[in-house]
Amino acid sequence: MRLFSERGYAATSIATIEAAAGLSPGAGGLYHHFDSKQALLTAGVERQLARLEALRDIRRVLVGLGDLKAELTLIARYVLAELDREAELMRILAAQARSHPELLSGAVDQLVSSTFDGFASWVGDSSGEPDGDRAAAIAALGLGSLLCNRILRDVFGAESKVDDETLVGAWVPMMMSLLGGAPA
Amino acid sequence: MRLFSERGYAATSIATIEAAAGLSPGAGGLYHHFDSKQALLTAGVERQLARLEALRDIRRVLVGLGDLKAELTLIARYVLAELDREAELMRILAAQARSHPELLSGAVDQLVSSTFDGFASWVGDSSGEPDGDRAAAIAALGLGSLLCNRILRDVFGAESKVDDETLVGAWVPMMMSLLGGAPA
Amino acid sequence: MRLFSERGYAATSIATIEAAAGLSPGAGGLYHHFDSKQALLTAGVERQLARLEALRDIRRVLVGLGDLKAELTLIARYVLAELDREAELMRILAAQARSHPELLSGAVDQLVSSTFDGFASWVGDSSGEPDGDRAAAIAALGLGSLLCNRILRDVFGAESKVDDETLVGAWVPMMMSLLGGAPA
Amino acid sequence: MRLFSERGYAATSIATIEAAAGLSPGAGGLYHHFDSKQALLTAGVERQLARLEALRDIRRVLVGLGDLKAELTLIARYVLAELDREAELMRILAAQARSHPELLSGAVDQLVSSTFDGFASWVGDSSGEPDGDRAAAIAALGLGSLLCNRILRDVFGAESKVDDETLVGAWVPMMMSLLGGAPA
DNA sequence: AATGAATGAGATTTCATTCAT
DNA sequence: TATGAATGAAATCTCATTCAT
Repeated sequence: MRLFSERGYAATSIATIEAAAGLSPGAGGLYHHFDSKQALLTAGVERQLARLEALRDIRRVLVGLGDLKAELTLIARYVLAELDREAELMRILAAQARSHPELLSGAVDQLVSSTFDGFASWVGDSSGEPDGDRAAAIAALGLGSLLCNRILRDVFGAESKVDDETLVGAWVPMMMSLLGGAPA
Repeated sequence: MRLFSERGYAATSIATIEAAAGLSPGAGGLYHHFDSKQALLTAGVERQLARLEALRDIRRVLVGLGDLKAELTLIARYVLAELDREAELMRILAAQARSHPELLSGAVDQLVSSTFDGFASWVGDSSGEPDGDRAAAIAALGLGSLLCNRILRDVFGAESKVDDETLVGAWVPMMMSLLGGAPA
Repeated sequence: MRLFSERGYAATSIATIEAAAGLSPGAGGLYHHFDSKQALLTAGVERQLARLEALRDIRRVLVGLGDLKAELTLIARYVLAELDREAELMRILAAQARSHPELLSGAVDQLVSSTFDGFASWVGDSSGEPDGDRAAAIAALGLGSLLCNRILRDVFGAESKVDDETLVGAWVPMMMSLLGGAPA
Repeated sequence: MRLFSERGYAATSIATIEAAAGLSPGAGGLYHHFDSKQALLTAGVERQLARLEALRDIRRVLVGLGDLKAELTLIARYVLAELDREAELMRILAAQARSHPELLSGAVDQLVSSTFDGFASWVGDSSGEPDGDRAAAIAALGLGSLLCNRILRDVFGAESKVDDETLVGAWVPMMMSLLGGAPA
């Protein structure tokens, strides 16, 4: 997964992977463990996803601190930390999702959609907001603003000019206004 | 650029490109126009970037409508529209920026950094905010939340569940609160 | 011819030749002057050979100085000078004679055989030697020892450790003994 | 090495070599054994050179038969025989030494220089000659006259008109006179 | 389970040559 | 006469995959 995320799927040869795994390169030893290069990618993505239950069950972290500000701060830090753990997977999906949709669209869905949905439902509960679309929009903006920071850094290689504390420090009140400033 | 953005750089063969350009595939006719496959990518990215002055000069759009709400709505729509025009470039950069940094890090910088910087300086002016770091954080969150929507859709292939109008409708008050004055 | 002699026939592209001739490379302008790459080589070799009458007519230089020692010194210097003028041709023949015999064996013959034959007949006349085979052997040794010096330098790139004067200084008495020491 | 010496390096394709080696042509099987076409040439030349200790140790053959005439006859036959064994290498060096000096100048040096130097030192010992330059010139003429015979035949494809026995028969007295004592 | 060796397919690139302009 | 553009053929080299050992 590291190699795929660094060089891209097509540009990573089986021989390179074998060498990195301590097998003799080009000898095909990898095929005793995986059926094909695609199967290796699939298995890698699935292993990564399995570890990811955490982020999907974002709601569990969010259970009643009572204090909304504290709760939001916790959420922000937690989301950023989770994204850091999944940087490799993110890079792989960013590079290959469109060229190998049959292998990866499930992973994208599991990773992205369910996280956004979970967050949206929390938004719905935490605000008075009864409008599902608006809750989804708030979730998209809130999670998206954090996610974008990591994507720019880990996928595009553009080092962020804002440090995490400042980012979180601006994000929390932003979310509070999104949640609290219920429209008329 | 279309082929690169759809299949990835490594997975797009010169023969395919030649065929798409009306040359006979595999005959190397492309080499009368570009020195190498890399040179083709570089030239393509540069052409795309040249067209991009627009987004970089984001500040020009932002010159005093007077009404902050109207201004923000305009900004949001404009940013989304620009990102749609640059979807191909974005996909290419997302997939290749880390594996070909020598070719692309300049492009990422020009595209991302300057846009964020321009927006941050507008944020500094529009809000009373004298703290440059905070202005940068607000810009990162604000632009990032819109950008993420497009990245998820165009790079990861995850269709958004929020339509643009709803997104903009939530973004504008969010930015108003970020810009300091709690919304009316 | 310079390019062929430096890089070899196969490794010299028409485009390179065109560029060196002031035509635009790859445009095929050369084909207004020569029918094919082979025809160019043939024409070049023939032009070089035309200039070569001189060496072939080696006997003309050898007409009666009377003094054998002076005559031999003259011969040696003349042969070395001629070989220097034909270094390019020699390199081309050395590299291509075996792979393009149909084009070049005529040239080799004209250059080598006739020179050796001419010298052999002079040897026959100058010495009392009536044995044609022995005269040919003496010619082969005499000319060969000079020729080898130039071949090693110009074809193999092995700089000679013996300067021309010393070489000639040893060659002249050697030839005198070959010519004079008629066997019993 | 046979193919290179017959057709030239550039004109011998990897596919041809593979076919000649019993591999399927064009499949790149050769690259499991050599890193590149150049590496193959280098390895071939080196293997040939390893066998060549013999000719380099020319002095060993020259150890005191006592009878100079017998000794010289032996030398001549030995040199011609060695050159015949190295005809392939000679052709390759003749064709490629100037276009691939980085690969081959070492080989030329090892082959030519050391042989000539070895012979020169024997000449110095055998004649009374104390002048190193003159000994070198005598060696150059003596070895060169034999070498040239083989180069003309094997490199230029010009069949010699003198048979080996006649050649040696003329060479031996020539060397005896060069070595100083006018022949008996 | 691992490897040396092989291979069909295909990648990028070069090139002699042609041709309309 | 010169050139921009094109192309069939072929070159070097890579690679996913297979297989006997």
